[in-house]
Amino acid sequence: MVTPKKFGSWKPWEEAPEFTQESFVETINGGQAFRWKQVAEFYEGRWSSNVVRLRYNNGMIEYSLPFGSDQVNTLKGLRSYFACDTNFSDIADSLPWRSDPILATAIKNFTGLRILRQPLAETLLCFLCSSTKQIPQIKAICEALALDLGNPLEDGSYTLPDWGSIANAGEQRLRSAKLGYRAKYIYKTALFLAERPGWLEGTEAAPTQEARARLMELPGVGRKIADCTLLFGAGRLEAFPIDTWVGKILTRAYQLEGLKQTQLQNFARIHFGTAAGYAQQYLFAAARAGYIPS
DNA sequence: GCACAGGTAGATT
DNA sequence: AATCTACCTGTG
Repeated sequence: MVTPKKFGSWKPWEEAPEFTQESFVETINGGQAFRWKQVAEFYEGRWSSNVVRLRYNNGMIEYSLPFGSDQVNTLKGLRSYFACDTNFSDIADSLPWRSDPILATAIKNFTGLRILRQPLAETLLCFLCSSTKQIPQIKAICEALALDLGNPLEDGSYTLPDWGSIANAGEQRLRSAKLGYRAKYIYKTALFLAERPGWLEGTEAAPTQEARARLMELPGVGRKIADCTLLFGAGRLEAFPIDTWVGKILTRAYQLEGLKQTQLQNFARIHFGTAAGYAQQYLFAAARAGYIPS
């Protein structure tokens, strides 16, 4: 029995942003998104109703789509997902790397790193799954949610569930997806959203501070998850999530021992500026790879 | 067996 | 207002 071939031939993604091998892998597989998996030499990813295989080949990105998918629409989705209308090279140059050797090291090692522009509703769901979990576990939870409650895709895999499906499923059903205590937060958030049609869309359209305050009304969403949702799911590059990694980088590498979360937030805003969240992603990547101390 | 992990909310100083 | 602690579960 041979597995049926479900994906078409590889084609160059002509409009792809410039990546290095490292920045390409880090962008899709470095903790911004949780639905990419490496298969042989390529990466297979899902968002909304898109399924895409991407591979890095001598400075070019090539793609392969499942049979039956709409190529024009998927390419449009890729442009949005990778925020191709944003010039990250210019933004990186605007960061204070000239006076900040730690940031300079991080940028140098991940040149071309991008902040993804994922669907807000999915980003919120994934980061509600993320608390005190490592990236492989978060991926496993998201996959379990998709298998149990998502909708089928062209290749036989599944989308993440929408919030309505989660509200209908109930908390116990979520618990079976290895969610643990996060199940209650996710279920209560689903109920909150079910009672408020358009609430997420309104949040996405609001100025960042207001959007953050609204997200933090949701059960289980504190400052960190709100900022991840804004940064990776709404293109708000000023959002600066402080997780355990970034907290350690700031306190140790930047010698800010003793500062509270809000003080670290102020430091980040003042030192890194309007694209602080982009700086955060460079620091996060470089710390995990061991290029800078944490 | 036990500490620890991309946090948050509620209780207790 | 600052500092514990419980909350689930997989991994080392």
